[in-house]
Amino acid sequence: MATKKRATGARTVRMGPKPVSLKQLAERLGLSPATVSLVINRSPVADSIPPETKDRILAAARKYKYRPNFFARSLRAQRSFTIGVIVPEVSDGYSASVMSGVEDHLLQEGYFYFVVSHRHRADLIDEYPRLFLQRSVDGLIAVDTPWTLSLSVPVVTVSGHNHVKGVTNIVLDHVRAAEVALKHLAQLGHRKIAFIKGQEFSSDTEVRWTNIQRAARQLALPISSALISQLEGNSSSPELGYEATRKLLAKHKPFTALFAFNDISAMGAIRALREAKLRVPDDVSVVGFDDIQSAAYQNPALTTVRQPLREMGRIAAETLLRRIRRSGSDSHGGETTVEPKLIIRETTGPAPKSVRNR
Amino acid sequence: MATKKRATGARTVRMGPKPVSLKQLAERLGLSPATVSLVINRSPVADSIPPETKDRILAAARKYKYRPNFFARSLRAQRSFTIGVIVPEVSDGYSASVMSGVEDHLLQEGYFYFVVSHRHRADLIDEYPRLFLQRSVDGLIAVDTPWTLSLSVPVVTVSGHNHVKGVTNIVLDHVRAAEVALKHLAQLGHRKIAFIKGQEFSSDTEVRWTNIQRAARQLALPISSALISQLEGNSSSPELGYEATRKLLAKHKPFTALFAFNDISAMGAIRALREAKLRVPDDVSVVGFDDIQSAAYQNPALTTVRQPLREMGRIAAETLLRRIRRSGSDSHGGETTVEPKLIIRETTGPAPKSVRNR
DNA sequence: GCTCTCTACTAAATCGAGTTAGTAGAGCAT
DNA sequence: ATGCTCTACTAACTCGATTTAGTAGAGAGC
Repeated sequence: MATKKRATGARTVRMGPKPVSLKQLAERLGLSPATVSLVINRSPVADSIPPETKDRILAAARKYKYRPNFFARSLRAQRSFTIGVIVPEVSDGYSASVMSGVEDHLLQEGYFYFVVSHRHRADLIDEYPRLFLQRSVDGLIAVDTPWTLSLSVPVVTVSGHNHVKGVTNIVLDHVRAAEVALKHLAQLGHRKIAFIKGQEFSSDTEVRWTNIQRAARQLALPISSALISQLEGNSSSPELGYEATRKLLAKHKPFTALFAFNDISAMGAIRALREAKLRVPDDVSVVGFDDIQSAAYQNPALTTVRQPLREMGRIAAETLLRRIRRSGSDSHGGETTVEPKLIIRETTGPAPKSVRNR
Repeated sequence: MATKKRATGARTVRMGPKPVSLKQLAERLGLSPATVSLVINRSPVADSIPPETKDRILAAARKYKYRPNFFARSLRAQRSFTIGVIVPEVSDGYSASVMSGVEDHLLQEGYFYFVVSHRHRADLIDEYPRLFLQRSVDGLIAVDTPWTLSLSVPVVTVSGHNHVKGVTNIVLDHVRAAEVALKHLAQLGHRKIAFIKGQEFSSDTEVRWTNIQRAARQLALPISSALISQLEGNSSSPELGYEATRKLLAKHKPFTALFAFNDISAMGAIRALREAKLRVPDDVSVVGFDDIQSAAYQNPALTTVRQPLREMGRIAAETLLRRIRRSGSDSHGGETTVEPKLIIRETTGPAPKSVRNR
């Protein structure tokens, strides 16, 4: 079956290293660079140039594959058609999903983007925006990153919660998110619910927690301080959720449900529960957050609060470009909210009658 | 507990929109731009300039926070200190891990990078390299993307297997990868092994399969064509592995082990097996590939062949920068190989005595 | 014939930095 | 006084594209 062994040097297309400049093009045409530029850019000043000359120019441009030099153009126009994206870590699912949405819109509009990940190092969170500015980005998007800087270009955050001048935040409706998750657990009869909060530095941690408390109050669910744990450490591995859950279990205070900060930590949590001989969802129900791709393929499949991450990325990109375009009168702060959705799968079930929490 | 409510407008640092140009700096100093440029760039021509003048210039540069305009500099130097990275999809774990390694090295060396994802659309695979060239990238890295173009700048692929002039491939040692996985299964007594091949377009599919066949021959393991399935479709969701496994099961030809193309598809496969009332690993052992982060947190935890993806990204970046730096005498093709590692977890076990495959 | 108005262009400046070929002036020798 | 050599700079061009203020020449009007 291995007929077409190895495609050694398949369709090798040499892409010539000879870009034609505007001046050279003009020379070949016997015209000045000015004229050629005017025609190619469809400037209104070129109205008086007869169609046959225009055609001649356009034809030559095509023939010699003329491509304006990007730096020359950007230097002149003071626009780079490039934006900067700063994320905690490219390889975590959250950032990557948002980036995917950002990319969709950006490339379609002729923009490119730089990515950097700060890995929660404060010095990098400080330095990267400066580097972006040095690279003359037209704007920037900060994903899940604490943001306090007011820059000379528009900034849009995804899940940023500070109100800073010139910064637009794209956020989840956290009120609703907490509501749907807790209501679901309450309806299943859970009263002893444990929580894993996010790391201090995660920009959603505080709002999420505030709203969980609010929702719990409204649903008359008690929150026991002994049942609160927190993710610790810089990585985004399930390990953190595992550790947090072990700490929770070590307190020997029974609970029938666990609301994790995100899906990754929920995975770690489930492992810790299993090791403690607790069945999910028979003994403990688990709710995650985000709905990353593999959530549906956990065993059991994870019940979780879906954040439309890709859409949030797309909205961030749209918002940013809109602001870049009408820059001048800009200075927009403000916030756009998107809706979460509870995805019920297999990790939640009725609260057990007798709690067998060790 | 919610004392520090919301950090409204925390440390709002205005970053002024007033970059100083070389000319302005020179003016303030009462010198010509040429002199200032010479000194700042430590040109040998500036040797004759007395230390006190140099200090004066350097001090002023610091004082006014002089930052050379990136476009002007790139225009002149014909170097952008930017490279392009093309991946199938930013949000899949494979690409993201590689990018993470790429980023490590690149930023450290003062380079930035653009990312684009082609999502397996042939037109984009064709178009993006051109766009990168228009943006004057100094080189580019193609991740898991079929590559046939020989460009005017250095290209490095990760998991590319075509031999193209001017393109360096960073690849896994697939001989060894197939060997360790199959040897492991053979030692556990498995003889009826099913396989899920990758999609046609995935650049590893062919090599991986060729080497699996080779290793099977060496270990005297039979490969039944009825036990070969293939991923189909563009997404990188576990769904594809699920479908492939269902097709396998539909043939009613018993097997005791399954070697999936990657971890994502292994997750889908496990779900399909469970639905068919087959226990993993009691009835069927499953081996994945890649060792993405969540592999260790599956239930049961996934046995898999680890690819050092992040390291491959780092090597790709290092190789690319090395080639960019000594460009001229370049034209390097060639290949760098990295070693896989079998990570034995819970999805593999001894082959069952009696096969209860439906 | 003279002015005026178009048409169809172009010269030259600009964006900001880097570089090469010089030059003004000091100091020294002859 | 003339030439020569340094020192300490600078003028002016270049990288490519864009833009503004013009201009040469044709034709119209009086």
